[in-house]
Amino acid sequence: MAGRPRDERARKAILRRAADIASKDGLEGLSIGRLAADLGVSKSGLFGYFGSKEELQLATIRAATAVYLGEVVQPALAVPPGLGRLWQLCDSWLSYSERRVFPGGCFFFTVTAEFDARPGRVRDTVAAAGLEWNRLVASAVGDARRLGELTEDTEPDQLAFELIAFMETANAVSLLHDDPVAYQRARNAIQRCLRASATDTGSPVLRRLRPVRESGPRP
Amino acid sequence: MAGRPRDERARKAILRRAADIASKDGLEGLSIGRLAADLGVSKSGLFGYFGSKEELQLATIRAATAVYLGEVVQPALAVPPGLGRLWQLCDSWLSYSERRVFPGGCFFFTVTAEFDARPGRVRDTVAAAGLEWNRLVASAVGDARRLGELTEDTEPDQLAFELIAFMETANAVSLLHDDPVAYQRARNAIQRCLRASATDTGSPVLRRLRPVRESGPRP
DNA sequence: CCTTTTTCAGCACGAACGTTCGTGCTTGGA
DNA sequence: TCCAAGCACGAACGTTCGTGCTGAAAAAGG
Repeated sequence: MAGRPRDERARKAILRRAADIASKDGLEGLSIGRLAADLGVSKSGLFGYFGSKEELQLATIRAATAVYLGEVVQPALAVPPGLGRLWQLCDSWLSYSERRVFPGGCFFFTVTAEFDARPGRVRDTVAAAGLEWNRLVASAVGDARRLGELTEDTEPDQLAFELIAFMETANAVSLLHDDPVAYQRARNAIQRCLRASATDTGSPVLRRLRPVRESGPRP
Repeated sequence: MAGRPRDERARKAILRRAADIASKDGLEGLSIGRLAADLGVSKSGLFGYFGSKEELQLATIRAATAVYLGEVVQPALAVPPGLGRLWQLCDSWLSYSERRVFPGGCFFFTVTAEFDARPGRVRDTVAAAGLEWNRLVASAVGDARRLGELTEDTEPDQLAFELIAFMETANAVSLLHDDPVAYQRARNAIQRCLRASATDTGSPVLRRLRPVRESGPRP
């Protein structure tokens, strides 16, 4: 037997570009022809990597997940459990969105909104990823409570819901209105939210708050 | 001149159906051919109502705005200004999303996420609608503060950001996971948020809170 | 009644879509 | 050195997209 193995680096490059496009135009707006033209390869050649559009979409989600893990989750896991890690998780997420790691903002925000009412494997995959992210935040809350940094009556799922709400809305508002102030609003809200549940409001993590009083005009 | 004027009722029916479809599949997923087949009319006949796809999209946004005003804004304006109206605004929104007035959840959530990174008239229209909604919530906060029901240091734009974040995330989570508990989480969060800024925490509006302690399993 | 005006269905167009096919070219193993 | 496995390519498939054109039915004005 012989023949050359399919270039794994090219595949990664394709998927990275695919995730960039999908973060702006969605996974349906991502077309094989335009992606191929964008990368200077033939449509059928690119198609051969995946075998179907749905498989390309699923592979793109996996690639975006890897980026997400590196940009958001790893920096947080580098911090010891507790309020510090919880804050780092939120801050990494906001930074990941703000730095436009994907040009269309958070890849998963775009794709989730696109598929949340369309049954299929893509939706299932996106939903599973969202659930895992939710669990990660909730477990970070649970850790902080177990360590005595959050009050006993703090409900992890409820607090996770609220924190995630601030992050995703910052992403959405900043994209729609080109308004970077949205991220500061989210940081304010998160700090306030954590302080309200903290046992020690003088915790160093909760000191960085610098509430912005209508500093910037709308562009 | 003669001939019958273009049927305005038919036009409304077209746009109502268009908004339903767009709330699930987006304004790009809304195709003229499928919409026409769905309504039992010809593609070109339907096309004549609008003249271009972009015009259909814009008209659909206007039609959805009218629905939104009737379902969310009017019920709130029927309540006198203050904390009561502010709460009603949030509750009407959550009800509008929860009842699936549009089958894909909030029309504007879907369309905003779809177009927030695509320049054009559609994006501009959606952004303007979002800004107006934001202003409405912020001005309701401002009213409540002026009436002495919220503390002096309450920042309307900041509080509006947080309230909207809870609502939109409830919409997103409930759609993605078929999880009605998300709406209760949002109501909890909103109540807590308002109470934290209220001057009288015994206000009747803030009494309806029944925090749900992990009542329902994930479906 | 007839005429005028407008609506709407049918058809066709070019472009783009995802997908398939056949053909060289590259390459690893015999 | 030669073979054969298999990838990349261009071309074409059938379908659907948005958009024009045309002709017939229908309503309004005389």
